[in-house]
Amino acid sequence: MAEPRWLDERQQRAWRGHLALQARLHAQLNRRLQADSGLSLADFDVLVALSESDGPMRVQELADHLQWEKSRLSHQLSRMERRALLERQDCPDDARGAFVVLSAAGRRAIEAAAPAHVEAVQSLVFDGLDDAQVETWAEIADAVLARVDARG
Amino acid sequence: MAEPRWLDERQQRAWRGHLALQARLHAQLNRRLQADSGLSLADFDVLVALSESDGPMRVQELADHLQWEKSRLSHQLSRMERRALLERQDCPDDARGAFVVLSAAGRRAIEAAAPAHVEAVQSLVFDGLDDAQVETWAEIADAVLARVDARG
DNA sequence: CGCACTTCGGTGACGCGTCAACTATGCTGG
DNA sequence: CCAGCATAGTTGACGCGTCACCGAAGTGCG
Repeated sequence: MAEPRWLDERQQRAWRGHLALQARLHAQLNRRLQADSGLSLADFDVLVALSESDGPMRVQELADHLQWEKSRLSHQLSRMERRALLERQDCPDDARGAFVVLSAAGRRAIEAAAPAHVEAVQSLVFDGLDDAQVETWAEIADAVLARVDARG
Repeated sequence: MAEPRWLDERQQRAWRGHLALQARLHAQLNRRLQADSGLSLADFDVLVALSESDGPMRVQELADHLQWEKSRLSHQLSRMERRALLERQDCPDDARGAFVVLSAAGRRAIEAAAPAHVEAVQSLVFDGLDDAQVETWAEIADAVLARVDARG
């Protein structure tokens, strides 16, 4: 490759915008969630997945659902177990495996946190966009994700 | 707030798409950049800012330009200084202050890394999008950023 | 001058995320 | 049976990012 394909002006606006959006929105939502309910966004994702499945989940199953690497999930589960948001249980069928279950505190935490978090997403993100933009945004995400996953 | 404003289906597609995109694209670009040139995306951002300014920059100036918190930047600079990508220098005018300068190795690193990184962004992101989508993406980012910054 | 206040930048602790390596268990073919 | 390999999950090290806090130096007002 002699000369790289530099980004044109429009692409730069989109790309820098995406980077800034990603960084600041994540930080802001995390800060709010933390302040409102003592949960991080990572905690939230795990708790949502567990509460949707209702009942014990295998670690691998959870990792597949969240599309997380297993070591990432393992670290996260350890931190959450330490705070009693969930429990790990032995798996009778496969002695290598482990089940993860929501604790009562974990269920309370996610139910308490969800409404304010959803409201934060609405007010920070969607209240500023019209339907067509939201639709296009979803298409953009699908298109880029297809390329990222194809070259993953 | 009695009943939270849950996300409708379109919003969920966009939001989950954004979250997935953000996570996987960041991971993938970081992995490639690391493999190709031994730099992280954070290193890259700092090096780009420094090489654009050409000449020493005050830490606060760099933080403002990158829109990073000063402690984040300070940690990053320490890691990069350890690897000799840059140097910190005393500031004669203000004894509290510090200048940051690119080292020769830092300049070589950014010049070597940039073409492949730009090509990765093009091929993973923009090759899958048409002009209208890119334009809308930039508008979305601006609109959401305005709200995030207003409530930051 | 002297005392409060701010600003500059750094530090330590801790959570998040990846990588490489490891343990323990299950599985499969000879 | 058992040797070899695959799978489930964990661990430790390290970089990234935030928070709370600190010390040093500038600033402004009595």
